[in-house]
Amino acid sequence: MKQKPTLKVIARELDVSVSTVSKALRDSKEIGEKTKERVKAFAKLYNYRPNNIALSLKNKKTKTLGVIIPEIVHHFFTTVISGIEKFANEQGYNVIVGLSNESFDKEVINLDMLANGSIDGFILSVAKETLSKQDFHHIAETIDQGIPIVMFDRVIDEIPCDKVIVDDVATSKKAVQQLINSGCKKIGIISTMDYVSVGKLRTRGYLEALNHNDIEVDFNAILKIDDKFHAATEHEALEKQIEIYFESNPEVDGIFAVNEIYAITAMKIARKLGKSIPEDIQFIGFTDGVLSQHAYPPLTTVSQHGFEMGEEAARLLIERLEKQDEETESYQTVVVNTEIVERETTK
Amino acid sequence: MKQKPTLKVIARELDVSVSTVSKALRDSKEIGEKTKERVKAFAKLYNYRPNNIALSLKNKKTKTLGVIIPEIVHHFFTTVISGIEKFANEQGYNVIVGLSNESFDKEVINLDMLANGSIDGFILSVAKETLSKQDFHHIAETIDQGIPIVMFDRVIDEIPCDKVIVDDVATSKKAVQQLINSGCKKIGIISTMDYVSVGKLRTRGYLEALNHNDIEVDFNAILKIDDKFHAATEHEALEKQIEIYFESNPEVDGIFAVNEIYAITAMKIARKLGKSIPEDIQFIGFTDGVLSQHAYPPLTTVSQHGFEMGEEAARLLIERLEKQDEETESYQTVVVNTEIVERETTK
DNA sequence: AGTTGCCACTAAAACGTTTTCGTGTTGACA
DNA sequence: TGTCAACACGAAAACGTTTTAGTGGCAACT
Repeated sequence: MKQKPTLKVIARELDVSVSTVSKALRDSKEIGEKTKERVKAFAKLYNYRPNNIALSLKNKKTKTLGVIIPEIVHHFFTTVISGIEKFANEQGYNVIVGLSNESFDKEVINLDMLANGSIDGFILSVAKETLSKQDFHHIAETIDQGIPIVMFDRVIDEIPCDKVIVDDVATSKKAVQQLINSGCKKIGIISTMDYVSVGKLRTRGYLEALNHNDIEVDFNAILKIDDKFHAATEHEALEKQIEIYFESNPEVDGIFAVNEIYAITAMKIARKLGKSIPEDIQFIGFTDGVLSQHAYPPLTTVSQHGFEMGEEAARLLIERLEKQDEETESYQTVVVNTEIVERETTK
Repeated sequence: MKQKPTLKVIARELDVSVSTVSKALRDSKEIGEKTKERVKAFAKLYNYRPNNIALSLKNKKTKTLGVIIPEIVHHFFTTVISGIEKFANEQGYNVIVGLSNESFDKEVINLDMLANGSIDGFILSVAKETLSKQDFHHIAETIDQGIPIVMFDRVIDEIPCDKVIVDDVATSKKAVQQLINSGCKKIGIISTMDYVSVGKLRTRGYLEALNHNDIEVDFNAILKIDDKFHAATEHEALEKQIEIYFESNPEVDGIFAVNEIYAITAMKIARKLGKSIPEDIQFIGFTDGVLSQHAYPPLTTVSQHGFEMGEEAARLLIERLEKQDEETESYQTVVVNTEIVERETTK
């Protein structure tokens, strides 16, 4: 087992001082040519790499980003992570991920564990429980300690920081409009509870589209799923809620769902109820992912461009980190554009 | 902006020495009761937390695990990460993820970036390109430097280290047997190229099942997809290959696919060709994920229990880390059991 | 009174870097 | 010959901890 050499052992071996070695490796002009050669040759031979931890301690920056998301088994979030990773790596940063599992406590713990010097800044999508409790002290405190945070997707208006979002209301409006244009007479929405910011905004877009077309709003056609912070484990409950919904709304011929799972589950129930897609009922989902692509029939969705969102978030964070001392420019919120990818659940 | 206090500022403020503060906080019996009280109160008031980086430097361990996977937008891998995260967090470890994107170079870079003190050990699933090049020097060198590695799923036999796998051949054999039991007369397999260890092993299981039932092997019914290291971007190519396959194998009435995507894509093509599932043709996939659950019809698959694999991998790694000095017990490879979850693509 | 032992605390080293400030040797120049 | 700059290098501090090895004072014991 070859131990990693340190400056100290190189210095001892070459009979020079530690500082000489350090300077030689950084090609300082203080050091003579032959010594530089000697040191570099030795370093290469023994595959010397500076110890990152020591550097972090010295520089007071770790060159790593903390990403905290509600869950990782979720196509949208992984796409975002990919974008973050790519950008971060290009800039020489690492990414450390924390999972909140939609839980307030785990979010607090994660923030806390990493805020002790392990990372330079956070990229965060807020847990549902946090959203519903409206308790944001941990986030505010982190920022107050000088650790920058960038929020994406699920965002908190009251907290001043950089944000990366999608224009949820405009996009939803556009999606519903498309349903209308395709001939739907009675359009329903399957959304989340209002404390989830995006659910609320997408519902607003839905309402705006109806109003804009002078269609009367039927509040029975608005289904707000209460999934107790964790969709994965409660799938039967979800199906049940949707089934009841369809039974009490037999005349809907268009569904706008705020995420893939809701859309696909609704399609399944609709099929079970004997409706054919898209002839009897059309569907548009939000958040384009593998599920939509491979659904039967392939689902028309609005793509949020998660990869791009990740890149943007990483860019915002790293830019802020690198010019920390310069003028503290005010916070930005970048809106990444969306796109409806038409597949076979719309006419 | 409140800066995090250090031992030094607490010491100065309270007019004691740094060591006293450190000991007081760790409740050392060397320190008098009233001093302890004073220090603790002050620390709590200013929300003191020891700086992780300094600790890492001192202890020569970072309490973080490096996880390197081929891609993150993939249900199986994210499930594994969840398992790793859970176990690691319970033991006070953090997880830093690196993406190889199935590329050899990125795998090397990732290993390199993190091996410089940033992490205590690796959990790794090998990139396809690495597998096909058969160049494992980076992995061997990392281990040689004293950094333990645990491999999972895609594993390299030649490298001695802890491993977490699934009994690919036995499981595949079982899956194919099930197809046989359900009345399939001509069973095909859609696999990967042989350099992907799991593809090879699963194909072997398929062959064993046929032999065991005295069914003659038709090598034309074995399709090996060559997806040039990146399935996501080449979906049409995949469809094309499968379509050609079906046309030259019209009589197959059962398909065993080594992953979800292959299975679902094959189902789509089969449907397009007018076959009905499972009446005309049955399907079993490998790697149970959201896609299988929500496919139409819901796909029968073998579940690899990714979460459990992640937990096991983390356990192996952390155990090795914590008893580093004790007897260097030999490497383990744990085989997590699999399970066929029957849905609607089999009779 | 002198020794011993304990108590409560401090000094300093160590982890691996980078960087500031010296410092001794050389050569050139007046 | 004496002065100065340039050169090539070293010592030490600093980042924030923990830990080992003291240290001074006091009480108890002989």
